[in-house]
Amino acid sequence: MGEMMEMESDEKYARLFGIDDQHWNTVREMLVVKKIKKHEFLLKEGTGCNYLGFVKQGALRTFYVDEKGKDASFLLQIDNDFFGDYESMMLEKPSRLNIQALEDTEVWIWTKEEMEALFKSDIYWMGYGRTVALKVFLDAKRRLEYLFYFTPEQRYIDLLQNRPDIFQVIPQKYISSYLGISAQSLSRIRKRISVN
Amino acid sequence: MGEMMEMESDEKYARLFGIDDQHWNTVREMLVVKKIKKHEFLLKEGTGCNYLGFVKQGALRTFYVDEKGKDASFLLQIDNDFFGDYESMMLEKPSRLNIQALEDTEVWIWTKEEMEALFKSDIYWMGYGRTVALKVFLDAKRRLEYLFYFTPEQRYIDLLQNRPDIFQVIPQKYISSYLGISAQSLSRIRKRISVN
DNA sequence: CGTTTGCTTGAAGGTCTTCAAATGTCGTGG
DNA sequence: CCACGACATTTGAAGACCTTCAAGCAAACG
Repeated sequence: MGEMMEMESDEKYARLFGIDDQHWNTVREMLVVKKIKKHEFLLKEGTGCNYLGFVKQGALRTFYVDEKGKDASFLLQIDNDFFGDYESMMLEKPSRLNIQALEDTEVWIWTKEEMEALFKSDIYWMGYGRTVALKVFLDAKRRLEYLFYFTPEQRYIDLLQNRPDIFQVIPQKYISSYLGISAQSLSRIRKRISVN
Repeated sequence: MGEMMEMESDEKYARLFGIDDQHWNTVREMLVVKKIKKHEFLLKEGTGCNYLGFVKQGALRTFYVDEKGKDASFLLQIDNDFFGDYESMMLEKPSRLNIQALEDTEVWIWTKEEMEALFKSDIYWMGYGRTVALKVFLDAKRRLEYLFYFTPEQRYIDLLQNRPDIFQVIPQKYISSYLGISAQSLSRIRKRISVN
């Protein structure tokens, strides 16, 4: 029974990573488990991000800080979401992002070094390297269309429908920032909607 | 002299494509020149985009049309810009984008078929396949940050400074749409700024 | 030379912002 | 266990900027 569950679990993660079952173990063994406490940082701006991360269980916030010290949530990640700064990793340059735990969180870290070595090793992994790049692009494009076409209110409704789990875990002020509006505006949108 | 100019030209394009000089010719020979007249479409929504495009000379507009028939410019491309729908090409699914010429334009078309065959042929090209995916991602991320952090007015000023060439060629109503605002608002922003 | 197309401007209305204050919620030390 | 302080959310008020609809003007094109 325990083994059965473990199997299912592995299949689930293989699928999330976009890797077939035969190849999953190779990656699984490279992943380093890291447990971080609420408020701790996984990445601070100015440092390089030399890994791809995955949230096993918990909640993270990826944010920028502007000149005036105000921060804006760029992404919110909870269970089964990927995180990191792909640009920093690929171009080997310092990141402008900060990544912080919103609660005690367990993550998997896949270092660039191990990843790159693997991607050179054979044809399957070479193809997988492109798949990762494509996946990262598609995420960015989806977020882009989201900001370009939807009003803040539409974005809120959309998030509510597609990621209700986020509201269970992440404080409203970070969600407002993710939606691109002030905390007060989100409060008013909620009021507006609850009335109708 | 003519040969000299041709050489410089090739180096320029190799650099724009991110290909080294030895490998450039291979790609150059795959590129199909296509001349399209003002108002003609290079892509219509619902069809698949099975190529990566490059604007040799001219101006294009990449846009969505919403349910109400209103269109929003997603991207504007002039000389030396890439175009196409990378998502449609990679996932082999119909595009939701339209691409139209804003003036008589000459483009290079690199079909997916030839590209993929090349990317499988040897290790250099395999690596280049990832570079293309990375480049496409970085463009999307830049646009994303642009929309997320800047106000419409800041976006206008930024575009004015970084791509003044676009204003020479592309009508204001399309630029406003690219900035994510109405044509009237752009007109007012221009007025506001010219006063100060 | 008239018609279309693009740009500007006005008016009215909506949603956002910021600053400020009131209320709610949570965690910790007494 | 409660009270306090810290932090989060809500609400108010004023102002900025955006939107749409509409009208007027200018430039481009057949």
